Amino acid sequence: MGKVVNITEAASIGLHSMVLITQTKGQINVNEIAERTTSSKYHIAKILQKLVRDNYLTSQRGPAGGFALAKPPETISLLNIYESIEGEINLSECPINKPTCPFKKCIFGKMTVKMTRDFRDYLNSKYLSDFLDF
Amino acid sequence: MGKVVNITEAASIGLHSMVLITQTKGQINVNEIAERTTSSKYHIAKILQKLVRDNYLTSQRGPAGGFALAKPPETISLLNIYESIEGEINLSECPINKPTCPFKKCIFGKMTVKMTRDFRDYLNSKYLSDFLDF
DNA sequence: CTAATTTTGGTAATTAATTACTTAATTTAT
DNA sequence: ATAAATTAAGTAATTAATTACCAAAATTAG
Repeated sequence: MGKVVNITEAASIGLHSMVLITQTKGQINVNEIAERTTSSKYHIAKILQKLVRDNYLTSQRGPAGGFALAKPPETISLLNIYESIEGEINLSECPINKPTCPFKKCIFGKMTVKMTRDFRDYLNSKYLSDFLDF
Repeated sequence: MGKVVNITEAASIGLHSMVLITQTKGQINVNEIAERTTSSKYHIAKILQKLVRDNYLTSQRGPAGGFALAKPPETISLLNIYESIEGEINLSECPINKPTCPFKKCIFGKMTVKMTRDFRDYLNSKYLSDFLDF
């Protein structure tokens, strides 16, 4: 089945987990996130580590430990989360990036650039505070 | 680097090769396509086989053999080519497709569906005849 | 008819993403 | 203090996509 929009499992886990954490009073741990998102707890743990390093999350070990937002949900955009996991979204022209292209113009016209910009704009317009009751 | 729009190497090879074939008088072979697109000739051969099976290309073996369009370029859309390689583009809601989602609504709103539809519409609006001089 | 060229189709190797496992470090509760 | 729960970090296993290779079939040219 042709799948055009590529949101990796990693990015999906990051975004969904962050919304769950936002909605949770106190700490929530990897096992509960894994259960609620039907994802690998190992993978979740790896990704949340990144978000901790980038200071979007705090983590606490030990019983009743887990993760919580490191700052107010009004200050963390979906784009912050996405780019923390995937790196900066590339808004450049070519969706393929070969050393050479046989054509003068891109066969995709401006479409792929537009799609990427639309996606980036959407992520940039949404903050975790928009998902408090969701 | 965050890459949102996922055009596989296979789809890219199919589309670029078909445009090259369109611009070529007579037959063009895998080696020349490989050279001009800087792609693996093995991969190209595999993908063109599919397009032959789906009747968008004719192939001829032997010296001076190669590939040519099986029908007029006005009758083959980029969408035809794309879907021949990747399967039908899925316009359904969820970009992730997990057995369950913890949320009532999609955190991506309508954005991923819109992007997919935009892409599909673009491919559907372009025919190989639009790329005769390109 | 023979040699060279080219696609076909099957299979193997490589690479990147995901998932799994294991040990260590930290924290809490008893 | 000790045991239990939990994250951290490193590494291994699995899977899917891509790339590579090879033998067979077909075609052309001489």
